[in-house]
Amino acid sequence: MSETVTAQEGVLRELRVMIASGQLEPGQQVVQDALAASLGVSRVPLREALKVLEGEGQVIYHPHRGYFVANLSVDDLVEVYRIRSILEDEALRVGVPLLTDEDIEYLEDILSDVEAAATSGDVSAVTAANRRFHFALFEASNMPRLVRMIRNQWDATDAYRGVYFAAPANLKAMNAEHRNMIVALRNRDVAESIALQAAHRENSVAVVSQVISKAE
Amino acid sequence: MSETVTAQEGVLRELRVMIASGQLEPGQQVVQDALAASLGVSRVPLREALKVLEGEGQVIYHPHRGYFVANLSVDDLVEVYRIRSILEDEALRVGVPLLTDEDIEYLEDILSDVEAAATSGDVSAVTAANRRFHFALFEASNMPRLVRMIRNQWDATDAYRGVYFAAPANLKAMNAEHRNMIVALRNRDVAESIALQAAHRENSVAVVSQVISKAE
DNA sequence: CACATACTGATTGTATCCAATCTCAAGGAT
DNA sequence: ATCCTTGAGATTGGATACAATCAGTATGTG
Repeated sequence: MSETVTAQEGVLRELRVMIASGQLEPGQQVVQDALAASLGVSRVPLREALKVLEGEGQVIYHPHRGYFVANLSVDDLVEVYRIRSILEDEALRVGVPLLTDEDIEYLEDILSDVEAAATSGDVSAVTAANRRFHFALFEASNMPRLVRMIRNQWDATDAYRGVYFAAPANLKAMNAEHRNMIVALRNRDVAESIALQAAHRENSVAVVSQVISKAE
Repeated sequence: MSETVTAQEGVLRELRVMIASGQLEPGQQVVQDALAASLGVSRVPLREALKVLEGEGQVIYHPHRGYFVANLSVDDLVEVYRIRSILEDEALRVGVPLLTDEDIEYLEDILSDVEAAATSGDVSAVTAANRRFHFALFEASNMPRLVRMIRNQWDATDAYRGVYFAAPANLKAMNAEHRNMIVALRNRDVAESIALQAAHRENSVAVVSQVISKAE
């Protein structure tokens, strides 16, 4: 059961999915009346959800003209990933030394989920579990604001990342990286875990930048 | 002339001032009906402005209970400043080598404003000019998203920083720091400028943490 | 033909109204 | 006395209605 306390909360989730899945295409105007109707709500909660997405950089707002799905340039992409780097580095620098053995076990459990999803070829399950893995790790930093900022950076490129996990070769590489990461975490090796996280990020940026430059 | 295109834009500015000035106290509930009336608008644009502030961490939202002005704990404060550090370091690391001579002249002009305001004892003018100085410097990075994130961190502690510039000794110290910063920038000395910025931050965190721990 | 102007439909911005939910106090049961 | 229930008042959540603004087209003018 999805525990939606307010309509706008549910709208927000649906909008995120629509953007990440490309159902709302980058650059496209968000016509509030139509979208609200299709979501079965009025424009009021929709507009509040859009304000949240604006703050995250997922949509751009022009007064009296409306909201438009963000359309990242290559320069934007470079900036997003550079910011992601420094935020993630910090999360690991702080968090890795704080990891308990139970934390690492938990991370391994999630990793099993990732691999199971990969084996069964369920791309969206892989995406979700992969995300759970990394954010569980980031959360070890006990820095909720930092984690939220990292999440925003991930979200910012969601619309362009859809294809990554589709290729079996990528999946295999990712699994290997994750296993190496677990080893580094067991050793509480901050430098190594940062390096591995960076490598992981590089794969992502490569895919996304291809998608973006093709579109430009 | 304040060029306000939409009501919510003006409301947002006013709310920021009210929070930074303590007119809306940390922890206090934001009663929408009363506040909207006092601002001369309906609740709709007010609520959208509050959503923006929520995204910045300036207010906390509880569904069906409303918005409350953020009340930072010492832990929160530590996190905010740690995040500020890594973001500002990055902005300088990227920006300082890109500074043109004209940029530096411009920064010196702003510095004159700061000092003039300090001499005349206009605290709010000092605050504003000081902010202009630092953000003009950050913007040299050409990383608008990064600059926005830094701005959010500054805003997060505005409600607690009010007293800092009141003490003449602090003003003097700040001016000296700024002048040292200009020297470092002329030399395009990244490490030194980062160190000076860190020192500047330390002064701020000291004041704010005093205010917060007194309140706790 | 180029350019400015006025109009029209579409879309956003805001006010108002009512429903849903929460808080808190009073009363009753154990 | 403690805990649970119930209700009233206050406050938020959302739908609707209307005003303000914009984009694009048609019309007029040089």
